Amino acid sequence: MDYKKTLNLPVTKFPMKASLVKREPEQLAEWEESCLYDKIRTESKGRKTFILHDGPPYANGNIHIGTALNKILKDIIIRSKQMSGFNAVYVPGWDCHGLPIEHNVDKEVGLKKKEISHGEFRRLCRSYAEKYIDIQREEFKRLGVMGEWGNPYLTMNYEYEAIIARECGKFALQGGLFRSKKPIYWCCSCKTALAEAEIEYKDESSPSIFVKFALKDNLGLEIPVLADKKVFVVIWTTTPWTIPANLAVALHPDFVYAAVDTGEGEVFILARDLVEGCMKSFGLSDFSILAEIEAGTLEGKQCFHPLYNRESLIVLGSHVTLEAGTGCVHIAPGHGQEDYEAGLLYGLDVYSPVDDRGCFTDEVEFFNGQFVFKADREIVARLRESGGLIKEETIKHSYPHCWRCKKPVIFRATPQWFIPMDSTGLRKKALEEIDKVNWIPRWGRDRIYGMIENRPDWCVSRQRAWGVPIAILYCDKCGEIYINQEVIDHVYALFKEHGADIWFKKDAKELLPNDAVCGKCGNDTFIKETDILDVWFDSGVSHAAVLEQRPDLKWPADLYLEGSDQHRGWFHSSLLTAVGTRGAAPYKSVLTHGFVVDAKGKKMSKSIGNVIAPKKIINQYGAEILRLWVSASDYKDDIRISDNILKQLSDAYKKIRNTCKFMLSNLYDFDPEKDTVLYKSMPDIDRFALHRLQKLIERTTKAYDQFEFHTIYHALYNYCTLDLSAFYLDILKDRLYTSPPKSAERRSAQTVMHIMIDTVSKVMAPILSFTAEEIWIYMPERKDKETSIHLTSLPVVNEELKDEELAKKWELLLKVRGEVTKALEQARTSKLIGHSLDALVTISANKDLYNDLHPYTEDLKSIFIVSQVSLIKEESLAGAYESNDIEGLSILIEPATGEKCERCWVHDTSVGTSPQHPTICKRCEENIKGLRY
RNA sequence: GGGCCUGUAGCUCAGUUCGGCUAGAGCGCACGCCUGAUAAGCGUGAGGUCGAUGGUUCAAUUCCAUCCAGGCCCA
Repeated sequence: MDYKKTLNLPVTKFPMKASLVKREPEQLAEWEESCLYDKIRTESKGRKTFILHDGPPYANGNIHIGTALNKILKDIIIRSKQMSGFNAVYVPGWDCHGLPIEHNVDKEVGLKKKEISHGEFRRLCRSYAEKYIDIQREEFKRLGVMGEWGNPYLTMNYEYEAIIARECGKFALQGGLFRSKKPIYWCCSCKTALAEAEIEYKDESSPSIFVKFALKDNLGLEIPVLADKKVFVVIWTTTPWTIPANLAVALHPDFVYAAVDTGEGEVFILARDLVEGCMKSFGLSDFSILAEIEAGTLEGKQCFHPLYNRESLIVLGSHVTLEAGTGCVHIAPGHGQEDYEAGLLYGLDVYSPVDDRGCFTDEVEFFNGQFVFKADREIVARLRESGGLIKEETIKHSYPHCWRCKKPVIFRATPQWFIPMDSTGLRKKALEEIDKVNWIPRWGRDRIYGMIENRPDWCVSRQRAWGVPIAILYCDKCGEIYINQEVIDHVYALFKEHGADIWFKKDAKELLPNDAVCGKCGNDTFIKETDILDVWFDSGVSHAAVLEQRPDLKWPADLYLEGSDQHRGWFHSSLLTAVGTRGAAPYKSVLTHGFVVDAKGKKMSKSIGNVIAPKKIINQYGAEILRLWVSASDYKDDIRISDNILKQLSDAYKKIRNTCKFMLSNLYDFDPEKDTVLYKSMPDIDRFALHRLQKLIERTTKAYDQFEFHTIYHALYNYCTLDLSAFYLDILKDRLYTSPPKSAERRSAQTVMHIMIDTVSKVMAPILSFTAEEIWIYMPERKDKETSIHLTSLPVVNEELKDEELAKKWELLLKVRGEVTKALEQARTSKLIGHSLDALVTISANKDLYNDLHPYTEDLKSIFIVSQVSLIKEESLAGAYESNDIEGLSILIEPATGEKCERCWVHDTSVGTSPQHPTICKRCEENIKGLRY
């Protein structure tokens, strides 16, 4: 007869093949249809909130792998907090203003730009942003990220724009906003400011001149040998036109300088290491070094300007190099970034006597009205005439050009708006706040602290079209800002109703109360600022525009989570705007992750061609594998991704899936409400399995708490492979298949598996959200089973299922089992056995070990999955395997006695003894009694 | 060039808090078993001078210095 029909073999429709690429979109549609997100919200009303505040991605282009990493990490956290008893509302956002969009719209519009109004251009930018928000929204949803996709926050929403203006107004109101000159890239042909991103570098021929600045101060006191000598500091520049704006000469604080007698009655000061080369190129061969001078000695000394009757100060600056020139750098604070910074340190004027066409203003003697590049030649001539020029040549070098008209650009100082770091105490307070925040990983604190500590005043103005205007009016006579609460409220109301566009449509008068009078000079006409705000200000006030505005959110947020570049970006601007207006950081914790790099640890870039798009992974493996990748990686460091890594994760996924499938397939006839077996009635191994499960819960609970997801991945995966697949479930097969279906021992195993699958699926739910749900659907029905796993809670440790003493015993058994498998493998290699059930195992143990094993004598064969085990005390066994790891243990493997039972495959001497069932063993004969077959 | 960070088997991660037994796990790989989880399951085995060099020490993967490689942010 066919005894196979008397077995309880696994049955399930849960597919082995995940078909994630096909199934995930279907699952998403089902969640959408059943309004799962709303259900979660409703069910968790009144719970304590956990708010992860989303850092808004830029609404341009498709998402890349780093964005996917970021959003999936957030989703894992949101889901795990939600399942830990919190109400974790997630409102995603987008950063909508800014140059890249403006730039792209510019390109799309092309030559028509001149025909388009400012308002129309802004409208195009808005719709461009909308388009990419829709694209990215779908991409994020496809990753399985759950949130308020129907109601995200956008920095271009009218209300958001109104709040940006209001927050900026708050800074102004408390004296935290001022206007000052700063050099920026300027195109003289387009008469416009340019951003770094709008600059193209091209080779250009420029004059290269060496100029000597006569020292005004006598160095004779410090360096006697120079007393009564004609001493000059020698500089080198490739922009002669900036000489009229020269205010200083910079030396490097760490360089040694030399005073060189030229042999022609003069002394030149230049960097010691460059003396040889320079003097040679000046054609001065008869020189001698008179003295070596520390840069510090010269700091603060005055020189004469080579053209005008004024001084030029010697300053120190670490931007000075020995790569070219003389080691002494000409400083024009109005015409260079580093010059500007050096100037700030020494309190120099940001002198920039050049108009918007690039022509010298009237205050520039000799060259007024001349276009700067054309003036180069005349300036050189003038220098030669005055004796300041040492040498002139022409060099080719890379020079910045305008992306639009391709002409060379200049650095030119224009009025900009700044948020001061020190005059209002912003820096000090921000530094204090940094130490109240929990930075994960810890070094994030040092990173942002250093940045805040050293940063200059925040320049918040941009001369662009697509953004929120600095909604400030200032006196057209004295420049004083006209600001009060009434103005702020008025602008806020206007923006909220019409968007920021209204600012450009109304003139200054309409934006102010009728009786507005300058508080400083009494004048009643005002200028409307049309510069827009730095977009970092936009996103930086999201705490005000989102956390404070939405009733289901809160201020401060529990967590901000972004890549480590955001210490300079969003964490930074959020901190400054919050501290500046509310006196506190807008976040309690800040978590940062690294960047996605390729298999070799190199960054991804289009030019190297090592970019992996999330879309490709989703279409090949499914979003679930991407989510597993995020969880498996230690995000604190850079995260590698490669086909090999994805393949490995895909294999791991299959293993987890199959393990769950196996448990489900053995629960087909299990009704948890009727068939559950009490813990105390369970066999030891079942109770040990439950103990191990509690350990898994302990570990994963702690890991979720500490955002250590890769620990969860490893714990879960190792649990599935080691605890379950290779141990418990493997041993369980015999019991599950051969025992009577309703027998206590089989029900006990099913009870355990039911708890296991329930636990494991919940533990994986925040990470493998699709698969956990799929498992949930296939789990046995019961009265209060939730409709979705995402409505349930993470498992908590049940202390009653823990038994350390029992565990200790079983850990020893496990160790012995490991030795037995080694012995079995040897026997297999020598063709003594094939399957382990072919074996009879004799265990010889020393006294202690024997006493430990003895209580389990009857269980050993099932634990080892062999047919027979005999346990003996301290006898030497000829040809036995001697354990290396366990003292006093030797194991002898022999072929099992008796025939192989056709039904349970165990070898037993009882096979053949029954007349009715001659091919099966006694145990099986008992087990099929009463069964219908 | 500066600030912050990383470098343990082919891969993903443990371990080193205050330095100390043959540095662990899983996967992958190789070989074998099974065919009642089957495009599955089980077992065994081989893989690492813990980025390199120097120093401190009785002893360093662990501490210090330098260097190399890589990342983020500045310049």
